[in-house]
Amino acid sequence: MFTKSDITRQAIIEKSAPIFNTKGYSATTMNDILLATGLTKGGVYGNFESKDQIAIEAFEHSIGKLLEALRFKIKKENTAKDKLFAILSFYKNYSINPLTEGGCPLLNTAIESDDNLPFLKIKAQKALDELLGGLAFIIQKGIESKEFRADLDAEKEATLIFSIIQGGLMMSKLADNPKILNGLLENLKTSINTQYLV
Amino acid sequence: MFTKSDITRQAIIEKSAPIFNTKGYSATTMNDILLATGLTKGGVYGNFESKDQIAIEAFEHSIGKLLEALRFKIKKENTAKDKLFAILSFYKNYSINPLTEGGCPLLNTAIESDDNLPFLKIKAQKALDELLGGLAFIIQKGIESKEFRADLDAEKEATLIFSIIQGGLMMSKLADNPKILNGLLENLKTSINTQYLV
DNA sequence: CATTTTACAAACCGATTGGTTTATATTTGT
DNA sequence: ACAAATATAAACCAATCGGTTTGTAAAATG
Repeated sequence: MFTKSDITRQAIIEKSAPIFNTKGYSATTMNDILLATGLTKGGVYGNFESKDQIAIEAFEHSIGKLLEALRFKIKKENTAKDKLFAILSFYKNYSINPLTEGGCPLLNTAIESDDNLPFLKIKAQKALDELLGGLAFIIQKGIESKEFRADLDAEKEATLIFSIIQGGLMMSKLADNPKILNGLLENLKTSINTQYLV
Repeated sequence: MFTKSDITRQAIIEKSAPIFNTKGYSATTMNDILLATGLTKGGVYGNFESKDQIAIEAFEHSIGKLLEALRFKIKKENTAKDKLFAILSFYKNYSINPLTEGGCPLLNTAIESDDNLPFLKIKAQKALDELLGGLAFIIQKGIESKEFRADLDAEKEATLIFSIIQGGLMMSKLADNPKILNGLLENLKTSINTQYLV
């Protein structure tokens, strides 16, 4: 069963996650979280020891949602190519229609944490490892099943695909133009069709 | 001639630029700037009306340095291919050896400003336009001079190259591994050699 | 060399920061 | 239904936030 505190904790995480993802860690104040949850400080600090801890769990919540949604789409496909295409379609229009308000939590947290927030950086590092690893796994399986060319370097290709998605996301969001990212995703589809398939 | 205030202004910009680029706008406090410049509040607010204004000019300073360094490297080369290679070599090891402490000011500012800091976002948008435009210009010239294939889409290729660089930068910095970015830059060289040249 | 302008240090401001304490409800297990 | 444990509201805290004011020292100008 869920205790009352379990429910309150979860509500705090779910309400604060989009705030952290939109405003960033530094610009998000405890008052923002109080307003969003309708709680007072006692209610929040009774369930979390610090703002840092809320930020950590909010990030893990946002990344967890993203990974779950990706896995759901991937699982429905059977070929390596279709799985990759499912990932690309997941990111279509992501700059204007992200899973969590504020854009990609990995990108946002990576940039904000890399020099100053080690407790968040290690969480973002783990998320990057999982995403790149998952991508490389699909490509490797495609190679092993003879669907993809044998001379492909799965890890290199995973890194390339993900850099294009993340760089494209940044540019589309900055320029307020989803076509930048969408165009890159179309490029990637073409590349997979022409360079990955045997 | 430079008045004393010109010199003080410039010193404030140059000392605060790496702080903003490392900690971000929100996490950088006026006290950080006072410590870095050795001034007191009177000295800073006598030359700038607000923290926002310092942040704007610090960003423009960092981006200006980046654009100038890029143009210097590009100008020395004669062919479109060599100019592109010069850009790629500029970014080699950028994750551990950036021009301004804290990494790429465009990437950092884009991510922090896109949802909340419109006065910085418009500056970052302009910087992105200039960088993408410069890249597309080189490619277009390469097409017109018959150095590059006629069916290349200069703007699309510029977007692709820049997304890989920026996405790679984010990943290299996050993973504390310059090889991620450097490997992507090598990929790009190969792609240019095999797919751009006639 | 005197005067006007510029530059900056120091003290100060109200508001807000993340976090604590206390006291009272509300659940929970018996 | 009662006692123990849990949960949260409200008041409070020192420290820090960005920004202002005031007074004086240093430059620039005649």
